[in-house]
Amino acid sequence: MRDPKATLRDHQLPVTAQRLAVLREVARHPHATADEIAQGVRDEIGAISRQSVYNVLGILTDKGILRRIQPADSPARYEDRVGDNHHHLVCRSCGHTEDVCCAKGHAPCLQAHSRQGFKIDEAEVIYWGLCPKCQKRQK
Amino acid sequence: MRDPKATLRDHQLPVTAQRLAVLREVARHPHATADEIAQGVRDEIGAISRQSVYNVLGILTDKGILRRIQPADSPARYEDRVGDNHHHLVCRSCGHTEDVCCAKGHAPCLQAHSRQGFKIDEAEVIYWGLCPKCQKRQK
DNA sequence: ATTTTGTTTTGACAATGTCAAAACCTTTAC
DNA sequence: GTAAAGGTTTTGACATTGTCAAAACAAAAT
Repeated sequence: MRDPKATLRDHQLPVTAQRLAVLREVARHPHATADEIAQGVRDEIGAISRQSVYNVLGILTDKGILRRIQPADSPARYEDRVGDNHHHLVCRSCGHTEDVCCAKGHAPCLQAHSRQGFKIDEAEVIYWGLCPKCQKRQK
Repeated sequence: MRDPKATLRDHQLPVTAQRLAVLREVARHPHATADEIAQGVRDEIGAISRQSVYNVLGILTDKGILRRIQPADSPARYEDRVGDNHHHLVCRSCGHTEDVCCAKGHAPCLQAHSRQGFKIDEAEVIYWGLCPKCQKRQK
């Protein structure tokens, strides 16, 4: 990710220690949850309120600086890889999440721009399975 | 859906008024939430506890009699169309949910049976957009 | 420096779901 | 049919994730 300070200024957002720390934390740990981000930020700058984490993540998501993903049975997760439409691979056992590119470069799932009268703006794909670690642990 | 009583017996589940009513309610209202199902069941048989609705939906989902879907920003929804791997179309504004068949009969998104070391068992696809009603209301 | 505006914090609250124990109902075996 | 055994339902407390509103505070603009 670019310089966090510049990113905020580009979007007319006042620069605060909390926002910078959240941005850095998400860059360091893509797919982290709000709670994990809060912990990381506290390790870095000492303290942040729970509400501020939600405030910051909310506004950054609204501005398109972050992307929020909400897999089933998991709190929301955040990443700073925005703009492309990559998808996700989620471990059913531990929740570990990885990015996956749309197969073949173009998204076959996105072909449906309009169906059943809906005006579709996004095709969200989540691949569910077991991550390598959890496969080993199960044996 | 088949005869609910037979469905339960087939799965070695004791037949109770609550289970029958929940099954009928899900059949009548696919994609209903636990709360909506509770309301429907109460209209039908008078009363059911919140916990029982969760119990019944949980066990029926475990047995594969129902399928649970959990779109972002929505409580879990349930449907009795199981076994095929159809996907869903969800309205961002009102949450209205419809089934969509995998385009072209075969699921292009499902090709990834293994990626990045994950053992994948499901590709979940949600198309996000605006339903016809909400499109009209926005104009 | 001061004002204005927007941010952060605090504490209460809402929604969805889970846990555990007691009461109850189905099923099974006589 | 009846009774024992086992599973189900209910009740009430609780956990998690997230939101709301107001007061305290900090960043930006003048």
